[in-house]
Amino acid sequence: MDAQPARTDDEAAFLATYDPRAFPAIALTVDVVVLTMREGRLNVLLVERAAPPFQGRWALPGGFVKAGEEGLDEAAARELAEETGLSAGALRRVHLEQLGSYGAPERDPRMHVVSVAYLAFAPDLPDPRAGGDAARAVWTPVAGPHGGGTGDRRLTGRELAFDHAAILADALDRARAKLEYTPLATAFLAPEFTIPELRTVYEEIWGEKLHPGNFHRKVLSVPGFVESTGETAERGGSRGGPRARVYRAGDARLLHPALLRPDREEGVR
Amino acid sequence: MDAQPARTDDEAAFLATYDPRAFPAIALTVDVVVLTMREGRLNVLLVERAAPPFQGRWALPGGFVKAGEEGLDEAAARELAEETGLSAGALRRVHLEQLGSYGAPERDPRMHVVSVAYLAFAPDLPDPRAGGDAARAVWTPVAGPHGGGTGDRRLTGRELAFDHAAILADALDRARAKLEYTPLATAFLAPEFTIPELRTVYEEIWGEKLHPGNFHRKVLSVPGFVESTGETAERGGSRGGPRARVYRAGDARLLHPALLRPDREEGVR
DNA sequence: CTGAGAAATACTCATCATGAGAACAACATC
DNA sequence: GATGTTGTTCTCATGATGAGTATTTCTCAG
Repeated sequence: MDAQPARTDDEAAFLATYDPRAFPAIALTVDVVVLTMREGRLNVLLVERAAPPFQGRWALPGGFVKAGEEGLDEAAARELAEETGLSAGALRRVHLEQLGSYGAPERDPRMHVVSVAYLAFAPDLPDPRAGGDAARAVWTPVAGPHGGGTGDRRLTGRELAFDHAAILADALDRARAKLEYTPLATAFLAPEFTIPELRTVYEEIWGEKLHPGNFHRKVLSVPGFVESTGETAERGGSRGGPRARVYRAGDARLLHPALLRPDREEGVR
Repeated sequence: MDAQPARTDDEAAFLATYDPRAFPAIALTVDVVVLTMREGRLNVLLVERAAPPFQGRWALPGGFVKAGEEGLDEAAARELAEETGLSAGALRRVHLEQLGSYGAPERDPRMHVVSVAYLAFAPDLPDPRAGGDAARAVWTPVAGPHGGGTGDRRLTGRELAFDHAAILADALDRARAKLEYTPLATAFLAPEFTIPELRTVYEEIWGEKLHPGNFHRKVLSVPGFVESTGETAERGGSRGGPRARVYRAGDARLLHPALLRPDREEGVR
C-alpha cells in the first residue's frame, strides 16, 4: 500500500540533489530460521561461516538485502531458495513470515548491522547446499523447550555466531505459539497426511506427548483444519495398530477454537 | 548472516581495514504507532511532515536510527519521548513493542528506506509537541474495525504518507489481538481503574459492546489480571449506577485462559 | 503361524468456561 | 422524589476440555 504523491516542483528539485550517502551507514541483512521435520525430529538449517567475523562458527543462513532491488520478503525468499536449492514451485509449499528485527549496535563487530529475521516452516527438505559465503550447510536437530541445559549451545549443541542464538530462541517461541491458533503444523508435512503424523509435529515442537484421543477429536472438530481424502494409509503404525485415515490441509487460516498447549501456568512472573 | 568476502584470515586486521561505505546504501528508520485513550476514544499520534517527501502530509512519528549509537528499541523509545515530551519516568508506564519491518524498495521516493515499526500503548497523554521535521503533532481518533469506508483515509480520515496506512492497520490488528491474551489493556488506564473502565478499553479497540456481567466475571477469574485496592470510585457511572470498586494491574504477563473476542468466524477464507 | 503388544478411532463422564439473561441495589439527573 | 442507568452477583443452558476406557486392526518377535 504505497501511496505515491504527486510530485511538486519543489519535491522534484529536492530529489535531484538528494545524496543517499548523507545518511548514516547501517547495513541491512536478512536471516532465515528454516524449520523442517526430519525423521520425526525438528531441524533447523545452519551454515558454517567461511569468512570473518565468526569464521568457522555456525550461523543462520542469510545475507545482505540488495539495495533498491528487492523488498524484505523477497530477500528472505531468495536466501531461502539459495540455501535450500528449492525451485520456485517447491517454495510455494513453504510458509515464510517475518519474525522481527535485531539491531543492537554491537551485534556485529564490523559495523552497525541490523538484521531482519524470518521464520520458515517447510516439509522434509533435501540436503542443503553450501553457497557463497557458507563453507557448509547442514540440518541440525533442535532441542525442545524442556531439553538441554542453559547457555548458548542449549538449542542446537553449537555455539552460534552473532546474536543468532537469541533469534533462534525467539523463532521457536513463535513456532510453538503459531501451532496453537493456526493450521501451520500441516506445513511440516506432505500434502496428504494422517492425524497421528500431525500429532507428532505438535509433540515435537511443543516437546510433550499429547492425548491421542483428544487430539483426534479436536483436529476433526475445528472447522477447516483438515479435510478427508477418503483414503487410508498404506501401513499401520511402525509398531502396530490399524491403518490411519488420510487427510489434507483444509482452508482455515486460523483455528477456532484454538488448540491450546496443555498445562502451562506461565501467566505470572 | 552477515558475511563479506574475506580479505585476510586475520580477523583483527580485517576489522581495521574495514570500509563501511562498501556496503549497499539502505537507510533505516523507526516509526512508532502510539495509541492512547482520550475521552473514551482510541487515538493515534500523527505528525505533519515539514519537509519533502510528502511535505504537508500526515505521517507516523519516526526518524532515522543513529548508526552505531543505539539499538532499535532505544531509537523507538527516543522517538516516542521526543514527540510526546514524556519524561523517562512517564515512559516507564508506556508499553512499547516491535511491530515489524517494512522494506519495499519504492516505499520512499528518495531511496531505499527500511522502516522498523513499533507499537506503543499509553495512558492518557498530554498534547504532543511538534519537533524536528514535524510541523505539527496531533492526537487523531481512529475508527474501529467496523468503522469508516475503504481506502487510505479509512482509519484516521487523513491520507497518510509512505505506507503508513498499512503500518497503522497492522498495528491495530496487533493491538486487538494483544488484548485477548495479555493484560495490556491496563496500559491505557491510570494505575488505578475500575472494571467498567477496563471494559470500555476493550469495547473501543475491538469496536463492539461486551456483556458487562460476563466481562466482570471473566476479569476477576483470570489469575493475576487485576488485584483489588479495597477502594471504591468517588462517583458512580456518568449516567447513574453505583460506585465501582477500584483495582490495579496484577502481575500476570499473559491471560490464561484468554479473553477472546466474541463471534468472529474469520477462520476460513 | 501365532500370540503379544501397540496404535487408530470412538466412546463416556466429570469439570470448566462461556453466552445470555435476570435480579437488585446504588447512583445521576431531571 | 421519580426515572432510568449502571455495577455487581446469580442462574442456567451449552460447548470445550482432560482423563480414561473400549474395540478393532495392525506389526513384530518367536
